[in-house]
Amino acid sequence: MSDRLATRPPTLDHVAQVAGVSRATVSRVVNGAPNVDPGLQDLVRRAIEETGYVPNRAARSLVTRRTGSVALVVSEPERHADDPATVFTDPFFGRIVSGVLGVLGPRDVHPVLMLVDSGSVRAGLVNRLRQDHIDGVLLISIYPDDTLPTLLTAADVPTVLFSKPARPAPVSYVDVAHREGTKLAADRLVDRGCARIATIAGPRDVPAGQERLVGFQDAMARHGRPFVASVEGNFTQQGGEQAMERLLAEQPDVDGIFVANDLMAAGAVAVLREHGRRVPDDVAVIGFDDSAAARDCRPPLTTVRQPVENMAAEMARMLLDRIERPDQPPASVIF
Amino acid sequence: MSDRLATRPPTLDHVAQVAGVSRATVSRVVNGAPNVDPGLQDLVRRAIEETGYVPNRAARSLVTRRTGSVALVVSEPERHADDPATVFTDPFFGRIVSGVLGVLGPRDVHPVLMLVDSGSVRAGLVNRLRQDHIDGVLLISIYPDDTLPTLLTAADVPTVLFSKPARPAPVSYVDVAHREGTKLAADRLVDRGCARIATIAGPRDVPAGQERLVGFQDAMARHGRPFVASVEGNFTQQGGEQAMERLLAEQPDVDGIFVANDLMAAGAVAVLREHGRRVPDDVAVIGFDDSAAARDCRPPLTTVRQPVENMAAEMARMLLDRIERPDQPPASVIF
DNA sequence: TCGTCATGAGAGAGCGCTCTCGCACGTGCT
DNA sequence: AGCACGTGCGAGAGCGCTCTCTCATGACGA
Repeated sequence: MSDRLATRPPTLDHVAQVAGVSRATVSRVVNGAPNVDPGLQDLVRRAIEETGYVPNRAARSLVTRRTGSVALVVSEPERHADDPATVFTDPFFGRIVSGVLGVLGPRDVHPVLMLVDSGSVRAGLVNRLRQDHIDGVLLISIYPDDTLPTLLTAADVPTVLFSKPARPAPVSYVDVAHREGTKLAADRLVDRGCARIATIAGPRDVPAGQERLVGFQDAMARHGRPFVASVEGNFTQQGGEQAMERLLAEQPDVDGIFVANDLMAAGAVAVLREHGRRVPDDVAVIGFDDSAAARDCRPPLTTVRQPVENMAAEMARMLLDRIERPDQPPASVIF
Repeated sequence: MSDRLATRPPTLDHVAQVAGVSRATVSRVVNGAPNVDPGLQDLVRRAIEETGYVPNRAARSLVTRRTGSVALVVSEPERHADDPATVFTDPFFGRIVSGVLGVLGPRDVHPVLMLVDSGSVRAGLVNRLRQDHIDGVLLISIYPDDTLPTLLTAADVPTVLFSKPARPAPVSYVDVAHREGTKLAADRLVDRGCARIATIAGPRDVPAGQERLVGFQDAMARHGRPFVASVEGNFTQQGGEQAMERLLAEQPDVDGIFVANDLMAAGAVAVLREHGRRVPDDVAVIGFDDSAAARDCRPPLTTVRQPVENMAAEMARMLLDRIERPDQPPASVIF
């Protein structure tokens, strides 16, 4: 093996010459086409091994118009340039990555990481994806009113969302069974003997917020408590603090709270403490997400666990499937 | 704009025809080559706008042998198939991603995410990178005895490591100034008035472990305490627990401990509590990393902060630079 | 025996781009 | 006037692959 500088890697041609067949035949073997003489197959395979041949992806996707790779797009609301993206710090993100890679890695497809955090990037994304011949998109959108799902489906890019899109769109997604989770929370609060239960909900225009609110209310109703005080937060810690202040003003004797996500729950707990309430002794607080925020608290917050890794894995599987068969109608899997 | 199914995106040819010039000229304009008549440049640019042309990356990299994209490789020790990758859950990872994307995103290069968690993947990686025409690698290796740095440099793949490689290799890396950090920790413990100070070190074969131990010892020596008891851990929480047990057996009256990373510190704190020691009242514990583990504790662990985002950003910049000028000798930046 | 058809393999045309080469033109020198 | 030279552009050859089209071969029924 002379390894002079810039030795070109072996090509289909080399393999063909070594095997004494045509390029087409080698290609057939590589791609597992039927109707190839087993003897020749063997010959070719040996030649491939001998030359150390690896197909050139650029050349392949030039003609097939597919790269065999997908994008993991994280869509954030507009940010100022100075503060860094906060999404990635959330273990949530890591768990998604973990789940996705668990499925993709063994299949030898590696996701391209993209952060969409400004309007211009958002607008250019579709073009970029076409240009890069990205086969599909795993979209993690924490942008309530995101246009990306619509854009992507309009551009006919196979897409799977993490969590249901705010505006209904003909797109696949995975999500948790919010109602199941909220039911668990309601049961827990009631079991604990809480008498005056309230909830800090998420934004009503975000499906997750809406569904967790309604789900919780329903579950409480089934416990014979049709009316549950609720205040609306914006899924941020600060929002949780403000919501908690309002809630305390409205209902000072509250002793059990379901908060629609952990970040708000952390804020709520802080405010409760400021007001001299002990958590969980005086007021029981249950969050939702099982994110880092829950563990930051002392003592750790009770929270509804989401099987994020499994969801992410399923998301990846769904995308692969959609790429395989683009004509299938969008599907959704609920955990 | 007729948008019949599978309308081909515009090519260089189209643009050339619209502009009434040759493909070569359009290519020159796109790539900003000198020696192009300003008038023609204008014409071409207008044609590009009109057609909505976007260069096809596959075609381009087929001839240039570069993709303009880099890989973010996470190298883990061998794992069993059943337990998922734990790296991604660590906020450390998220912070790195955040820093990297901060630099790469604006330059329109998006990293490809790869997890290397088995020998076979490790062995195949170099080939994969060549096949994919990946221009460079950002390597996050938490595998003490990793062969990847050597492999990559041997294959002449531009690489930048996060943290110094265990085996010396001619490769660029970013790292923290362990000695500065450990000095901070030593100062703090002494300032607190701790009299019997010890340290739980990392593995000696990992540079970070070794340097933090030596650095801490040096700093203590400068405080007039040349001998500091130390036990060795393996950078895991469990390892921290075991190390703490040993330390308590050796030196029951310890009242100040520097632990080489936060995970071990968390374990140490737990063991201290089991033994009835109050932290930080009876025993002061200082960790290293500023990872989630530090915040999990109650009260939060004192920890030496690492500017991970900045390090990651610098790492990305270094890689871009190395890709630009491959002949430069490897450099390292210490924070 | 001849024609028909399935089967396996090769020839060759691109995919969209870059880049070298050479041509035409204008400028400055002898 | 003649020659050298630089400058701007187009022609055309690939990059490594896939895929269609064609051809050779052998099996089979009429």
